[in-house]
Amino acid sequence: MGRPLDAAKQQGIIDMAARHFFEHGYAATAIEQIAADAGVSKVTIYNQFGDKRALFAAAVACECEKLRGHFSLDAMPQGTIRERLTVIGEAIAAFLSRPEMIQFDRRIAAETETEPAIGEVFLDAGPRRMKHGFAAYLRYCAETGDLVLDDPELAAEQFVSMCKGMDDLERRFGAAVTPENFERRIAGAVDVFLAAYGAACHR
Amino acid sequence: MGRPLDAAKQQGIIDMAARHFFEHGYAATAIEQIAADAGVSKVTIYNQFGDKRALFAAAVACECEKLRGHFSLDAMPQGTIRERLTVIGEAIAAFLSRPEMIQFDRRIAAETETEPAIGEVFLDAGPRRMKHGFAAYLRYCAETGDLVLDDPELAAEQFVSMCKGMDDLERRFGAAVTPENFERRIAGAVDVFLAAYGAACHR
DNA sequence: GACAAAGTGAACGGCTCCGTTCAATTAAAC
DNA sequence: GTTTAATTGAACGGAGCCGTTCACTTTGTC
Repeated sequence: MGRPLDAAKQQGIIDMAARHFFEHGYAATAIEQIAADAGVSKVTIYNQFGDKRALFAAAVACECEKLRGHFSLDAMPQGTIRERLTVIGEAIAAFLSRPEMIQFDRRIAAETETEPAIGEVFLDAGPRRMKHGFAAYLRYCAETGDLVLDDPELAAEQFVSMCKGMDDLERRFGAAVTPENFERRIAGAVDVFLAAYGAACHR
Repeated sequence: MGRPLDAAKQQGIIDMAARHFFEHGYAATAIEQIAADAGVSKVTIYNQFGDKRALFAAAVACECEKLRGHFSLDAMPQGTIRERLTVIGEAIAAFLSRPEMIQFDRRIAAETETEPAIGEVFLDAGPRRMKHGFAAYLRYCAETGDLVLDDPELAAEQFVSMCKGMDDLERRFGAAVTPENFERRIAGAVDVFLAAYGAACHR
């Protein structure tokens, strides 16, 4: 009985919290500001979440949940193994180098120090999940004879790492994006990967 | 004339500042605490650096200067190309996964957002420098006939990226170190790299 | 319509910290 | 020994923000 919690309001708070936290950092974010931008009283936030850290944790958890949706390898690209790897590599690199992702990455990393559980949640929702999914695909490619490899997890890491390259780093440290290197990097990663694991090289 | 600045004191302040900033983060570090731990008055710090941000910048610059010392490829390892790459790969991976390096990385990344110049300074002192140095070595290996490659910079990125793998990520997000995977990852990186660029594969 | 719980606005205590001021002290240069 | 400048300790103003309290209003259930 009584008045029920407003779920939409709750989600609005979390969204706005995520926005502020990931844009300005944990310490630099004032709860009053979140409240104002979410069109909500500060007291409501404290009633629902109790704590600044708890609100942050909720924002992280929510964002990680969104992450889970991405990178389902359901709709697999068609074509030669080279074409397929190229498409996948491009998708991965593009996904990881989105500005929001870079920012999210920075925040989580910084806050992991004081709250290790946060880093763990992110690892499971993001990188590990992606790695296992891609490794499974590589295993499938090995079964169909397109690839020859005995450690799909390792191979997955290698491919993803090469696709990221150092552009990843550059962006995390504020360097401007360099789209001209993008295709070259992916093509290079596919070349090297196929030289090592391509069925043609093992005939 | 008059009393000169105490250089030793100045360095002590910077060292202590670096320690605090990189351990607890910029916002969570109080200048008074730095002053106390450096055995110095807070006023002295303000006289010498003027500002909290300036002190942080000085600490970053100093740390980057230290970074410059590392990774001179003067004392090159001997042996087959496979052996040499293995040694280099291990050194790079070990260097990058030191806890201090991880922390430093996190801080710089987080602070780059509000001060892009800081990220730039780090990129030049660290990653780019290392990449160019290693690329030069790869070019040399190509000249001696140990490798066959036409883009040493790209190859350097690929090799380093594979050596880092995702352990890099894991550590940034607080996961425990996994030394058992270390050698496997390096060996895998060398295998793939040589499959693509080794002279033996291009005969 | 009565009730119960959620939401609001304003104000407050407390805390931390930045950056400044000032008078007093120290230490090097001349 | 005098001068010049760095250094110090203490204290202060001011700001920002967390988390709480309280009286009041809204909004839903019974």
